[in-house]
Amino acid sequence: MVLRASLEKKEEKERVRLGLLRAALQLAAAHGFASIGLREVSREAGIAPTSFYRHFADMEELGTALIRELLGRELRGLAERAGAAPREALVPALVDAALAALTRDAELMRFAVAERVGAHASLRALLRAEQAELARAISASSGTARDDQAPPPWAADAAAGVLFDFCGKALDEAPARRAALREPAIWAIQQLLAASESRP
Amino acid sequence: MVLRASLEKKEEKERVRLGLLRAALQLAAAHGFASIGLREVSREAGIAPTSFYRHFADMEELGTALIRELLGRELRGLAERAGAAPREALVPALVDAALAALTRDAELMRFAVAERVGAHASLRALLRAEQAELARAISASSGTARDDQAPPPWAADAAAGVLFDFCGKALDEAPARRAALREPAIWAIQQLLAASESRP
DNA sequence: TGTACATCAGTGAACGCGCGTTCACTGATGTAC
DNA sequence: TGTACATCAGTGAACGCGCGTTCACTGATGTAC
Repeated sequence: MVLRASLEKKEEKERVRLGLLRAALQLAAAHGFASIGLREVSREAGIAPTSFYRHFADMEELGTALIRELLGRELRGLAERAGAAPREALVPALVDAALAALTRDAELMRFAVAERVGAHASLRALLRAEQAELARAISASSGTARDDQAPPPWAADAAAGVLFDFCGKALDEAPARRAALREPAIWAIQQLLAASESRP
Repeated sequence: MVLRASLEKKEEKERVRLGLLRAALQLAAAHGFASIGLREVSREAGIAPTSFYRHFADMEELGTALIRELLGRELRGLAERAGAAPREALVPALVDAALAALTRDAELMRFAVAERVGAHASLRALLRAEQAELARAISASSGTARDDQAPPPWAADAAAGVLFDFCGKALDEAPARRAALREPAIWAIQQLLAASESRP
């Protein structure tokens, strides 16, 4: 009984905390993360501004939580779904997984794309690290048989950069028009991951 | 005499206007464009907050002026210097021109890189248009002899995206450490612009 | 089992501050006659 | 040439508002004995 109650209390706190994260994402999608404040976020989440401090010291700490918790999970899911595809369909699977993520959680993806080059240096660094991890996963799934044809180690990171760029563009198009961006993104990423036969 | 005086008056107004633009760039580099206000910019530029309205209706209008005037000139310069290089040295020339721009005017480049995916939809659209124009210039300078080997039309846009990505990363490195990013950027852009021999 | 104490998420009042915007004004410069 | 009027960049005072932060408090839950 004691344990049960303790769990419920922790769960309730977690619920409120998640509400703050989601409220921040929603507002950031509309006005940009740098311009929103803890009062605005607390209001949106339905708690008093002073309660914000029970969960985060400031907005920057909330931002790092967004990356480490919500976005990290999302990107790991991307890499997983792409890696599960047959090797020759890796890139289309990756791009389609990104498209699905854009549809499922546009606010989160907007945040990721924007803050990768946003105002807070600490968030930029964290997001670059997430990009590097995604690149590592792509690289591991796309190895070629012959080492002398393998692209250089930075190819996967460039490919991940193109993927983020694609997400940024797609977010500004109506869902129906995003299909037009799919083919160019697949082509560019494949071009970067392809064995470098043209440069012996 | 009359004409002379009139010119001086216009020049003085232009000088103050440019002061506002530079002040905004400086503050945006530090805290992000979305989070700075007209009072802050006016203070930095040395005028009363109310005088701001003599030049811009609001910060968004100032932002569009930054893109159309300062950034447009910078990107046209990039394309020009890259186009002046021998065709086989186009990409290194382009990347080196971007590196030079980062050094000469880091604040402007930071603004461009950030607002391409920033909070204001109107600024995003303008910057995408600038990117497209840069891509057009790159494409024109990198045409191949045989049409059947030419990369698809979107290749140059992907290349321009990689170039912006490179700028974003380089801005977070000390100038001495930027050289390490040069080679990967050149490789990736060349890979995208190369004739697609590997996919007949 | 009951009792006394500790923990801690959430609260409302209050603070000083910077914000965007308005207004009527100044004073230098340009224009008409 | 001088005179009367128009233009317009820059100004300081004032406004109402939302901000981040502090503080002492409440009340539910957990812990010790």
